[in-house]
Amino acid sequence: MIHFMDSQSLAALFKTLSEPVRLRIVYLLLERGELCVCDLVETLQLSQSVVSRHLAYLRHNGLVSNRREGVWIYYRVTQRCCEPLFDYIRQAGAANSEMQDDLARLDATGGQIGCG
Amino acid sequence: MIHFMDSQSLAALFKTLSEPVRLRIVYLLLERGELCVCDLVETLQLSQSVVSRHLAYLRHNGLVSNRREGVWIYYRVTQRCCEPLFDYIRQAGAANSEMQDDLARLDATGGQIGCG
DNA sequence: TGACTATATGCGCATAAGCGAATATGATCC
DNA sequence: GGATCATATTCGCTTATGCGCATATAGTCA
Repeated sequence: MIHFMDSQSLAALFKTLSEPVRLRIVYLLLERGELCVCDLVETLQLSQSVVSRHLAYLRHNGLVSNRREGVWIYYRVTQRCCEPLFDYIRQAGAANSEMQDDLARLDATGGQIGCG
Repeated sequence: MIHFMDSQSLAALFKTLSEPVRLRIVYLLLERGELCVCDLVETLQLSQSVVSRHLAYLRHNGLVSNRREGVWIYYRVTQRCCEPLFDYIRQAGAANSEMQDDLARLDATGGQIGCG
């Protein structure tokens, strides 16, 4: 558990999770571990610009980190960041048809090298 | 655990918790059970209009409910709403000096009938 | 180096959110 | 009923947020 010195910081964490696209991204990363941007663009069926900006938001707020591998940049959820919240999102996601659809779409098309 | 049919609903829950004043209100209600609006106004040292508006926001999103008792309206956290999140807020609040200050201010002045 | 792919970011716009001040509602008490 | 107290809501304003589009950056491969 991160220690939040003021309510502002804790609120910022919730705000980071308060956007549907960011939530879907976090859920996919929680369930599948590590994904590159183009996997997310294809799975979420959103523009590259939207996905990239939300990833930047998550990154700036410490929820995800990334590593480059050649042309691709892989994102993952930052560990020891806010596990109880992540457990909650996992449970909510399991009962969430939209997030399950995302998972299915990812599994159907994901993992193939070369996204475009 | 509430079942969220889409990521929008889950995001709305986080958005409700993404505002510092609303978080402070929720924390106080979690720790002290039931408070009237004027207790909150005094404790948070904010205008009545701001507090009332945030309470309405929390109420419309199902996180709190209220009951009238004479002139006063008492708010409490809605049970069986999102307990794991509430546990998380309680833990975060215990390490949060601002929220602890709120608790102390409430305990120092609260409970007295007649707020103005 | 140049073409190509993957990703990030700047800009302008539309909408949402939060605030202060004022006003409305609703209960109590005389 | 009229005055008063507690609370809710409306209005106008300012700022924040998210998006599409275009462009920038960075790695790869020929």
